[in-house]
Amino acid sequence: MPRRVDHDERRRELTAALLRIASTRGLQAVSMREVAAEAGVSLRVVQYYFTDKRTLMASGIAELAGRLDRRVRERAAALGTELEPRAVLEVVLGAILPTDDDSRADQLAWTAYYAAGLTTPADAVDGRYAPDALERWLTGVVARAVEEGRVVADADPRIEVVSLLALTNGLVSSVLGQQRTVDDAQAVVRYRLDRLFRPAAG
Amino acid sequence: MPRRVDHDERRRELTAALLRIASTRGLQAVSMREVAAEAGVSLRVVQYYFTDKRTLMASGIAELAGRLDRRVRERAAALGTELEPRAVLEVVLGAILPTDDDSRADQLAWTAYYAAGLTTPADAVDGRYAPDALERWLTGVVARAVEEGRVVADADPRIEVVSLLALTNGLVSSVLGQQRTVDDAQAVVRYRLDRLFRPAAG
DNA sequence: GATCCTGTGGTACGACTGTATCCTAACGTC
DNA sequence: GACGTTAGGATACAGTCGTACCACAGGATC
Repeated sequence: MPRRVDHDERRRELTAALLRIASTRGLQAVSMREVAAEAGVSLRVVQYYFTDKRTLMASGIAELAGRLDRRVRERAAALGTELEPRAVLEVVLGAILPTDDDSRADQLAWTAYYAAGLTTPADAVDGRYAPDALERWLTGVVARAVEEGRVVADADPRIEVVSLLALTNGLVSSVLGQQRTVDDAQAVVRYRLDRLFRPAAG
Repeated sequence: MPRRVDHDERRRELTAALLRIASTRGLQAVSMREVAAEAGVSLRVVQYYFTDKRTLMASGIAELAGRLDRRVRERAAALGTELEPRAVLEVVLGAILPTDDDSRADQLAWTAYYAAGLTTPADAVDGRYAPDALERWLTGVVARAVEEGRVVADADPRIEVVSLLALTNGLVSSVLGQQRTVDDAQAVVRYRLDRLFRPAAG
């Protein structure tokens, strides 16, 4: 059996199996044996490529952070270099919402990790989905819109962005909990953007 | 030993112990033995008052739902019968934010239960913190404010309330994750209310 | 061709889990 | 005072967990 093996590739497969379990049966159902079974390999293989369970779990959150970040970045890049500030916000916030099965699964796993990290700061969220970087970028976008008079003049760019991100976060929760559809959530985001982006008033 | 015992009282103590564990070490750390140890009783006692683990866990989420609901209701009642719509919103939304250690602990436990329920709908959130009832009530408050001209005329009461609740929910997450202080979160809520409640424009 | 390293199967160990069972001390009821 | 019920102590059992260890087959290297 022992061909020469691409370790990174193998780890990716195992991590994907882990995330599949986490998003369907929860982080609690993730054991080394379950990951092995989901990936169709023996327990020993999981042990071999991730010595610890801690290492395995860490790989899961890292992959997840990468995926979510990639989703936002790709959509942002897809809309060209210079688009209206409003379109930027709509696309970026829309990229956070769980619009298809894949992003829904990732958001479920993400939520599980986040909740676990709240009470077990050990394996807490590291990459953290770079909310600060995102927040700063969008704040710049809104600030520019204010200068150009496309937004109510007395709007505070930072707080507007913070509240938009928190709103989106809250909507993600309710969509995952099936108290709301994605379409409803998107409508709420658009409503907020409509009220923010108009030269006249607040 | 066997005095006649108040079962409800005993169950409350055990449930409190469960929630203490859940809010500090996570739902994963909740076992029958741990609850017994936290409450200072033997395993048998936990078995006696909650036959199942399912029953025990269900008691936790029920107590939690009651506490959160009570918090909102108490604060709402404390501000008299007829206060400004804006004050109602500020108080109610403020009651959701984790402002002291107790409410923070409860929100942590709540988040843990919520996340668990997303992937294990079996013991899902039942009472659900009655978000629909809250949503309807606040929508009525905002609708009244619109009629009285205290709010921008073209505001949609329902979507305004939905977005305020989702925003608050998102802020709770970020406060629990210590990416933001409670004061910051309250400031964001006040900012949003400031912009909603002014006769002039949106 | 001998040797070393890499990848994997199999299995075992101790800790912990939920649950079940047996036993008994103190009470209410008669 | 006898007796059934209540409240709980103690222990056992089967299962699962992370981890450790042994064995070994197949390439790479010399």
